[in-house]
Amino acid sequence: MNRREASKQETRQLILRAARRLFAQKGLEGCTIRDIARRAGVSPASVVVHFKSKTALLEEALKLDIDQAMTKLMASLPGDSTILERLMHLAKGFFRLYDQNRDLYRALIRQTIFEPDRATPDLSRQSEQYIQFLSILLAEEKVRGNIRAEVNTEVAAGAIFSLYLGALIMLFRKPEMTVEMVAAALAAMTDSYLKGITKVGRLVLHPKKRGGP
Amino acid sequence: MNRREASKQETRQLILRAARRLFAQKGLEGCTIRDIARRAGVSPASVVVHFKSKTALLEEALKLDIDQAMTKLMASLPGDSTILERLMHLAKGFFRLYDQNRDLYRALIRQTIFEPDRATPDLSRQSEQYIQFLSILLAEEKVRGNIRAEVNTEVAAGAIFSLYLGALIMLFRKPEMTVEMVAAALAAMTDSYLKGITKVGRLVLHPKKRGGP
DNA sequence: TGTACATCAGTGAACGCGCGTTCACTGATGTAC
DNA sequence: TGTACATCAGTGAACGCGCGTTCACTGATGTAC
Repeated sequence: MNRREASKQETRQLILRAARRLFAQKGLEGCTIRDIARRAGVSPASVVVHFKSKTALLEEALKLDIDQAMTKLMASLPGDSTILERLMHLAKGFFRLYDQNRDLYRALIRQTIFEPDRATPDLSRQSEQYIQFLSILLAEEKVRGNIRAEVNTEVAAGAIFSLYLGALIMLFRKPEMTVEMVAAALAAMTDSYLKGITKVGRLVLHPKKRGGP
Repeated sequence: MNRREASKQETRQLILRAARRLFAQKGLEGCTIRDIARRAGVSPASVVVHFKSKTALLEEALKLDIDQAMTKLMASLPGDSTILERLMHLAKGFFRLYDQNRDLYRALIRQTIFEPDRATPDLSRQSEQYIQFLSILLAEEKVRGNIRAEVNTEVAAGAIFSLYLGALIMLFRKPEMTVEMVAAALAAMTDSYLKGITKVGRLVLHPKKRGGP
């Protein structure tokens, strides 16, 4: 890396740090690009050069926290527990993260969730990564015999992620709801997903009293 | 209703009609409050008096279409079909509506979905109404014996609505996805929800060859 | 019924704000020779 | 190694835009008596 390139990155970091602090303190609407520039000690034009918009800056500023949280949650997944418990471990972790500053994360997700992938490559990547992780987790459970063989784990991962999104929307929509309440609602939905709700079209199991291998 | 009140409503309708036309033609970003006022033949200040913001105006303008679509879809629900088919009938109907002008409905939903209920009373009411309808539909299926007795139909309705939202986000996020493709993805998720994915914790059915009553 | 006053929908112009964009520029850094 | 030029990150000021808000006002409509 050049000296020129290095100082460019340094400026970028100055702006990012200022943005993280100001966003956290005053919220997205509460501070302007000019505020952030002043705090970072650079010119407003420079901020726009590094991050094409305020939204892009927000995305970049929060990306790190999300990545860290995801890594940590995946690593701390309880090994000896039910599928539901493991799914809730992940979901609750994210709820707690977002609960630290609901307004800020609400703004982030609102700005990005409906955009085409290319507009928000980082957030998209993170979602894809999470769904992919869910899919692998389900595939493992299938191997263990906890999930039926004919289940498409990618479809199931998408469904479970949708339920999570539904609960997340609830968290943002209803200020009076705590993380625990939303988690409980999600647990109920996820549990009913795992078990299914219909009577017909299911395998009938024949538990046999045989000695294990 | 007063003469004064009547003329007030008339002005309101003039603005609404102008807004519907301009929004449809040029999109949310493509026209300004001043454009709409000009088209309606009123002053810009008047628009703000009637609708507190551009977003509120958009919500009001699209509410009618959504209401009509919902009523129509509920009325045309196929009676002799599976749960999945009926759910897809509803979901597809909404997808088609939104597909008529994705940008506009994307803007609407983005602005409203994360807001507290009180900020978007109409959209909230419509969502609640839809979920309520799903819940009733499921309760009927339970009576018919297609859904297990211990299932909480409200939780299930919330879950099915979440799956629908997940598919809707897909529709808005990926411009290349057609209504049919999104519907297919949703059908796969909903089907797996109805059946469940795990092996354990399910009732074992004992079909008996007896004459019915 | 008529009169005098109050109410209030709507007007039109102006304001301040934050946004992204533009532009001529400075000066440090990189590079070709 | 040195020199001369090119590159480019960053500057600071200005611009145009749409937004919501404000304000003094007009004139039709409603109401108290």
